[in-house]
Amino acid sequence: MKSGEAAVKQAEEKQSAEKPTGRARGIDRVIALMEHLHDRRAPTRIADIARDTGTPRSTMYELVNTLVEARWLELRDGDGTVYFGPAMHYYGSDYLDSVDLIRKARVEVAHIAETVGETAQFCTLDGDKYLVVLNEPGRRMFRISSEIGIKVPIPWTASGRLLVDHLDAEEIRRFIPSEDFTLPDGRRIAEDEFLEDMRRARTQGYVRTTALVDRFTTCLAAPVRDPSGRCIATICFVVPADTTEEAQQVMIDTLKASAERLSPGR
Amino acid sequence: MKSGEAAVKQAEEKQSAEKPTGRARGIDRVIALMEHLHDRRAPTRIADIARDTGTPRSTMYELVNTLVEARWLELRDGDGTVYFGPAMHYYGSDYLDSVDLIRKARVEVAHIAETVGETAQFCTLDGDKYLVVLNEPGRRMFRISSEIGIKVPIPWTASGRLLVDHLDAEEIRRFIPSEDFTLPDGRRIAEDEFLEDMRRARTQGYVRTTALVDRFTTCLAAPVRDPSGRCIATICFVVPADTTEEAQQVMIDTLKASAERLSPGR
DNA sequence: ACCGTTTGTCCGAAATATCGGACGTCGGTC
DNA sequence: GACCGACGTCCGATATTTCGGACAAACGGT
Repeated sequence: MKSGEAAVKQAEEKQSAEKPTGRARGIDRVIALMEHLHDRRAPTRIADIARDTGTPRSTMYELVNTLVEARWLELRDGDGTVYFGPAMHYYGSDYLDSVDLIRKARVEVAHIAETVGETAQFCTLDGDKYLVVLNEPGRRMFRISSEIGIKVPIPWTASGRLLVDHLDAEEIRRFIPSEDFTLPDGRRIAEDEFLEDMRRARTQGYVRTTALVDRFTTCLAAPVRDPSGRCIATICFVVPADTTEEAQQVMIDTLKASAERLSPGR
Repeated sequence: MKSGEAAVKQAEEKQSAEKPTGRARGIDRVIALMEHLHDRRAPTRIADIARDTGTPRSTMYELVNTLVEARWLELRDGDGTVYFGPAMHYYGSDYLDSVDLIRKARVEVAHIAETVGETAQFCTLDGDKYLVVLNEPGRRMFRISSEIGIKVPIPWTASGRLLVDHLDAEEIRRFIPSEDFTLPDGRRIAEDEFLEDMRRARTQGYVRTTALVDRFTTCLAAPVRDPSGRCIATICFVVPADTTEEAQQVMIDTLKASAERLSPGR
């Protein structure tokens, strides 16, 4: 019951929506299993995975055994929990190396995180959500948890203001779900305020947001644009809100230079 | 027919060894598919994957569609090739973050690659093979191809001489397959030469090899040891063989310091 | 224009993988 | 020491997924 309620409901919805019958293919069970682990972001007991994904216990044990053998999963700790295994890392690395822009972004992100010493990220859109693709922690050792692969509402982020800047007011309204303008603490971002942020960002060539999802954090982001000028990704810093203005200006210049280098055909 | 011969044979062996019957579970087909993509390290046409893994064409199409939908795979280019998709990266990142030593090693490898400007790696054993876990390309832009997740015979590497240094001569002979002492160019490494390398490495606290698998490359490696003194991983540089001795000494000191920081309980 | 090859989809049959439930163990609690 | 819940394994039945082959479309070389 520790993380149950919502997940169970979700699983049941999934089951009724996608599977009128109780029986499913192993591969679909495995996909649900991996997605569940990614959402939980923690080693999880097999029985819990089975319950939360709506998979029969005996089936889940069978599948987990197969996946552990393939190194897709690993048994952890000795208590009966499982989590992702090394094979996922290998396949993920292959993916990163196979995408030209990401491969270049890795170099930039690593470089600016090291030289500036702050957490740097490379972000894109995934559907109507914002997504961190690369994250390099910087020298500060706090906030270890990577948000890689976690989808976030566009208005919650600095980068989001750049990633949709090819849309007009009406398109924005249709593209971004209305509820995404509500921050985790319940505050709501006014749409015209968001549009104004976008306008300023376009002229300035960067975005700064402070205390948006987190009261003590400032985000600085610069756009990576394709030859047509459309923002296809962003590169950004995540820094404490009390960072001096001079330091932030240096970071902004750094970001702009990196973003320019990453923009294809320029 | 372009990459067929050996792969077909391999697939048939696999089929006869693991599957007396023609029919297999979807999940096993998927595992074979992913392994095949990892071995090829390139976007591959569906029909080729089917042939080389011994999977019926219709089955492979069905599975690929499912996996593309889950973002495990991606259709590439517009020609009918597929390769790993973003989900693999997310799951791989979760794995890296979940393993304490690897998470720390990422910081070290990124740091020394950036400051020294040469390719740095973090390596371990996987069974009786050597394995690159982390690879940070350094400033030189040559040799982009990452070897992450590729298994290599232990004697071909500098790190290998550290990773087995808890074994005596007899144990080495039993642990490392005899054919692994033959280099890719056909030369053979004498066993006592290998043992002498190990001995020297243990006293010096690092290994240097030159022109081992590649005539123009030098590898420098330092051991990460557990509290009992056993080498559980290595951190290393891959540099041009004509790098000056002074520069190499700096790198060796850098590696030793990093390896020390990574060694648990010290 | 012709023909051989490759691609992707569709279908029915049957081999079998999934499922539910039972069973033995283990550890903690009262 | 008896009870309870969770863990992991095993087994037989059947609903279903895999498989082979057929087919149309696209391609490309001659």
